[in-house]
Order: sequence, then C-alpha cells, then structure tokens
Amino acid sequence: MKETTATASLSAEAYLILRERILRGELPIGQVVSRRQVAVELGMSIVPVSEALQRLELEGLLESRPRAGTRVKIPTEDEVRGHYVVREALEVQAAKLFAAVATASERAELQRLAARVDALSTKAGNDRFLYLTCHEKLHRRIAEGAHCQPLCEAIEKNQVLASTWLCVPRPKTAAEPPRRHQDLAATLNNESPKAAAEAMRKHIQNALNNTLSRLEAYFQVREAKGTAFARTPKKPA
Amino acid sequence: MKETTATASLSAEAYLILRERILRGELPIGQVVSRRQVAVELGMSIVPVSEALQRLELEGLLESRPRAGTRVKIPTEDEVRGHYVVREALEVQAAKLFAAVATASERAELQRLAARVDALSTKAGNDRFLYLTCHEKLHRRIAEGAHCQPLCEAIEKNQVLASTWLCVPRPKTAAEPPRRHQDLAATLNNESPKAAAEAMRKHIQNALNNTLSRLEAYFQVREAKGTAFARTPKKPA
DNA sequence: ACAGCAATTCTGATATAACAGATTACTTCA
DNA sequence: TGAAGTAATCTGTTATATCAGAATTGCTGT
Repeated sequence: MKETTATASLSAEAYLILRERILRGELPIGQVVSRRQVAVELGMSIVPVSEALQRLELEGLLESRPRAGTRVKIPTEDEVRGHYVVREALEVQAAKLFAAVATASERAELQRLAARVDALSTKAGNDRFLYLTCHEKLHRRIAEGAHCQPLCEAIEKNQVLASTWLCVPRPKTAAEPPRRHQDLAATLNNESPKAAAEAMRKHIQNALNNTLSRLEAYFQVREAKGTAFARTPKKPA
Repeated sequence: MKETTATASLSAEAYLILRERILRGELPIGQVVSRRQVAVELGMSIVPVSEALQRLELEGLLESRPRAGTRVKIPTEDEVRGHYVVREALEVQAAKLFAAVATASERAELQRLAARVDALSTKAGNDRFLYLTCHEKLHRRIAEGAHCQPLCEAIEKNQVLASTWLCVPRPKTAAEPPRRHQDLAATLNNESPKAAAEAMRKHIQNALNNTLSRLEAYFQVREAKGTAFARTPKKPA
C-alpha cells in the first residue's frame, strides 16, 4: 500500500495524508502533531506542512497556540451542540431539495446505500471506519441529489469535523432501530419535501445524542489539559 | 488614519488588511493581486502574505492557479445561486432560534437596527459601504440572538462572500418596499419561530434576486477572462 | 502586417536558516 | 525534599533564496 498520494503540490499532499490520519483516528483527539516531525516523515520542508496544518486548523480539525504547539482539536460540549445546529440547517435544506429534484437513479442509489449502512450498523464488531465511510457517503449522496454544489461543499466540510468525534468508541451500545437509514431514504424518496425535511431533522437530532454520549469523557479532558500544549516528554534511556 | 492593525502575527495582519480591501471594493472582482507586491507594501516577506492569501482563497474571496496568479474571485451564476441556498438554510435556522430564545434587549436592538437599515436604504446617494456594514450587522445580530456560536461563525463566513458581490453598483434601482427590514424584525420579535422562518426565507429570496441583477454583467466576464490570469501589462515609458 | 518562436519576466511553490516565545529539563540553594 | 531559577530544547513564525511553470515581450521570417 503506497502512501504517495501524488497530487499537484506538496502542500495538498500533506493536507490529504494528515486529514486521512485524523479521520481514521490514527491521530486521536488531543494528539500533538509537530510540523518538523511530519516534514521529515513526508520528506518535505516545513513550509508546505505548515500550509496543510493551517488549512486543517481553519477547518476545525486542529487547534494551535502561537509558539506552543498544535494538536487534534478537543471539542467542547457547546461546540458539538452548535455544530449539529448548523448541520441540521444544511442537511434539512438538502433533504428538501432532494425530495423535490433528485433523479430516479439517485433515489435508487440512496435506497441501496441506506440498506448497506443499516446492515453494517447491526453487524457489530465490524470495522468502524468502513461503517463511517458508508454513512458519510449516504449523506453526501443526499447532498448531491439536491443538485447544488455550494450546499454539497458546505455539508461535506461540516461532516468532516464530526468524523473526528465519531472515531471514539461509545460506552454502551443502546438499542437502535434496525432500519433507521432505510426509513429515512424511503421518506426522502417517496414523500413531500416537507416530510423529508422533518425526517432529516429527527435523524440529525438522534445523531447529536449519539455523538454526545460518545464524547462525554472528552469534555473534561479539555479542562484537564487546559490551554497548554503538553509535548511528548523525552524518553529516559 | 493608521493602517497598522497591530495583531499577533504578520500573517493575521495581512489577512485582515486584504480582506477589508476586498470587502470595501478597493480590490474589485477580477483584480489581480501579487504576493510580492503586497509584501513590499506591507513591509513583510512573502511567507505571511502567502498564508493570508491562502486563507482568503479557502474562504472563497480569491481564486488562483498554481503558477499563474491570484485574483479576486469572479463568481459564476450557479455559485451565486448555490450560495444563497446555503445562506437560506443557515439564516432560516437562525431566525427560528432567534424567535424562540432571543432576549428582550436583543429584540429591541434588532428593531432599532432594522429602522436604521431601512433609512439608509431609501436615502439614495449615500455611502454604500456604510449601508452594507449596517445591513451585515443586522444579520449578525440575528445570528447572535440564536445563541449558537458555530451558527454565528457559519453565517458570518457565508456573509463575507456575498459582500464582495454587493459592492458592484446595481444597473437600475427597482422600487423597494421602504420597511423591508423593519417588517422582518417585527416578525422575528413578535411571532412564532415558524413565521420567523418563513419571513426570513422570503427575505433571502429577495436578496438573491437583488444580487443576481447586480452581477449580471460579471457572469460573462468569467468567460472572457477564462482560466488565464491576465497580469497588468507593463507600462510603456 | 502577421504568425511562429525564443528570451524575458512575471507567478506561486518550496527549501533552508534564523528568530522569538513556550515548555521542559536541570541545576542550585534553602 | 522541595522550591526557584537557569539552561536546553521544543514550538510556530518569518526572512531570504531558489526553482519551475505561465504569461508576456520582442524578435524573426514571411
């Protein structure tokens, strides 16, 4: 498996690699990341790495203090709640448009994907990253079915942030309706834009509760680590 | 009038100065901006300037091609329409929340601002930048009244983009209802979240039409200039 | 005049080095 | 033993120089 993403610029390459690592959970919440260390690892200077880190920080995946350090962002409960308010606004809009203008093949694809997501959801112990990937694709397809590129981009950017949070394991798996996504898809496919909007609203609300229960443990971590960026202490010999 | 914004980093200073210039219309749509030129003007190296330009590009205010140039973004009609779809989603959400949770003082402030905006709107020939500033503040206050910071940030970022477009003069001033914003404010203040949402939806729809009529001339400009970045030709002596 | 082509002069992208603040490690002193 | 202060080392930030591609200029031949 080659990691050479082979893009136009080194900066973009660093961005994609780091983003993938964060989203996969290889760089967990709170992990400190060093520009120079990444630079030597990827075989480039710190300039393109810095650009990549700045971009990831603007997108909310990282946080940094001027001359102290950079780490994977530790979310606040308010931030998470607020994030889902934005997400509700965007995805409800997408659901409405999807119900109004999506093509037949887009609707069929949505139903197929929903079935797959529900299947992956019930079959526990499976690869969580695979499930997340499929689930994201489902929401992306809804956005695409709205036929509005800026809305797509806004949703995708919004989604990426939440992905960081979903990598953490959930304490206890509550019983989930086994057809959550298939029911959502059916509503978007066969009912009015208004009904689609309402279904999506409830879906997002549910996702918020899910995420909150996952992150409960991290909300205090921020207090503990404070604003200081603890570096990895030097190993004794 | 000093231009020393005096911020923490040179990069942030360059960002704020350039952003202001774009929003004020001093750097009009399609204007080519050179890293080095800005660097010497602001008395810094091209590194912080590059960071600032990258940030402005990620926010959609600039566009660039790898080794050709950077210019103030020339919008496409689809982009403008899509932008307003996103804006509708966000601001309708804000209106709903405002109607539900805004404090009494926030509602009073909103009504006051709306009156000022309407006054500036009818009194033609006035400073357009002043009007835009007030109008933006109005929408920002609505977002703040929703008491959800991520929503505020999303709206503000969305708003900034549109500001670039509103600096261009409108061909013919259609007759506008003289109490547009005061009526909107009254609905948000005194009626149900649902009514507030609907009022905001209509307001945004109106804004879209306004913007489209302003930008009509620019939609062909993009075709004309194509993807090439025409530099300022060298002056003959 | 005008098309084709080379030289020049731009552009953004990147490497390297140096700087200053924040954090850690270590020494010193009580 | 522990607190205080200093040195070492990390961090992000910035300056300078160089590189390679794109756009322009200007030459050349017709």
